[in-house]
Amino acid sequence: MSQPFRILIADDHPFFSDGVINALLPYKQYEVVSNVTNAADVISAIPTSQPHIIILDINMPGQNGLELIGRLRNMWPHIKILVLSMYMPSDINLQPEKAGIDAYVLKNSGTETLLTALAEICKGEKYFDANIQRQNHHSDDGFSKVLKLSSREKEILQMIKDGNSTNDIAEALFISVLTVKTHRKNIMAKMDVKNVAGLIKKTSL
Amino acid sequence: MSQPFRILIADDHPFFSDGVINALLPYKQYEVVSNVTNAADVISAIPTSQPHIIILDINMPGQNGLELIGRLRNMWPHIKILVLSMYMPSDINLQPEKAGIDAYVLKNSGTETLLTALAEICKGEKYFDANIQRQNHHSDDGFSKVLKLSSREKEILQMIKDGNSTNDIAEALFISVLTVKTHRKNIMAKMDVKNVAGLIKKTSL
DNA sequence: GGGGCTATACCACCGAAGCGGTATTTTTTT
DNA sequence: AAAAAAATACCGCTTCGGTGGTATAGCCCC
Repeated sequence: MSQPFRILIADDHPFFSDGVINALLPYKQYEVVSNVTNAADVISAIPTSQPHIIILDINMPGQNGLELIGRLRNMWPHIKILVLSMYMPSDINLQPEKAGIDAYVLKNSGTETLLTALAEICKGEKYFDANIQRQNHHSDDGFSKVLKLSSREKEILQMIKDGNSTNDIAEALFISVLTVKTHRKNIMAKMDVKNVAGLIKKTSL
Repeated sequence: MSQPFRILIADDHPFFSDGVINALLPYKQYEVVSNVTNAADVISAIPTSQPHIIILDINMPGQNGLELIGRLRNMWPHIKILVLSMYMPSDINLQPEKAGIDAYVLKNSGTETLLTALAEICKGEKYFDANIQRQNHHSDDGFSKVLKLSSREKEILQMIKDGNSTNDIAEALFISVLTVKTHRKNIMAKMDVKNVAGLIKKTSL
């Protein structure tokens, strides 16, 4: 290849992205062209840095990594997205096609895993962490499910996670308690959980 | 100083600890003597590596970083503990004396912060992230509070966080539902929260 | 051997959460 | 314009969660 692959790193932990940059340094086929620390900057950095690949920390502050992925997918469908995640909650599984990402690597993986993932997506393939695949059986999935929530539902989900009761939410949003209950019910159904704790577990990718 | 400070890094994210090691490399007064990836290894690595300072990721798998701190404090009270944490939940505050740690640095801080913290604790001082101090007013604290939970309570807390209902827990532990309710009540009281969501928020340091 | 802590168990009350429906209006997509 | 999706509202019912008590048996520590 003549041109190196341009990579944008989005992670709010300097030490972590430093580690990644360092790990990629010896590999001339990759060039880290940008290094941002929050979701908003990802969007604004793309036009100038023109990355081929985005290495995205899904657990960034302001946190809705899932929404960000959706937006990236809409605006720049050709850019490859490699998701880095801290967690592998036992009941979270990925349906890559639906999530619209090209690779998913756990943060506690090492350099080799990251390089393998990068190599795969550069070939146009996809790469998902072995730990995820191992659990991909019970066709259950928290990741793509969140994508299925309407924006109103996501809003309410966030408020639930913040510890607000149905009443609090109704008051804050100027809607009926009954409406909130309905949303709550629908969210639970879509996420396939039976209580708040499960909801938090499943949506804290 | 003639002898460098010996540092043990405990973090399950290779890229992260790589970043830290790299950041410390130019500073001859620090020597990273060990690099482990889980809580159990911390204990076993201490006798051989004889660290002066432990840089500890509080969010490690098997997760009870708080318990680990307690154990370290008991067994090696002279070793300095610098805690690295991913999160700064809005209602978490530290009472350093109670928690028994020497420094608390957020993972999204940079090299300078880490160096400052290290310098302080080498002088025998303590260092707590500015973001924490800013919130240290409303003398409220999730950190040291978890330390006050009995082991049974911690066990039940974990089950609650995992999405188990009071009934589930009672069945699993072969105790009365009423007992579980009591524990639940006591946990809520000790942690000073009013629902499961708050509990999770507060105990996910 | 007394004082404190923990785990256990029980009770009553109330409000919130969760389950299963129906239904209307608005918005978006086709 | 028709179809689909989302947001809104309502109902009844059951279970669970959260509050505020009491109490006892066992343990460890000074």
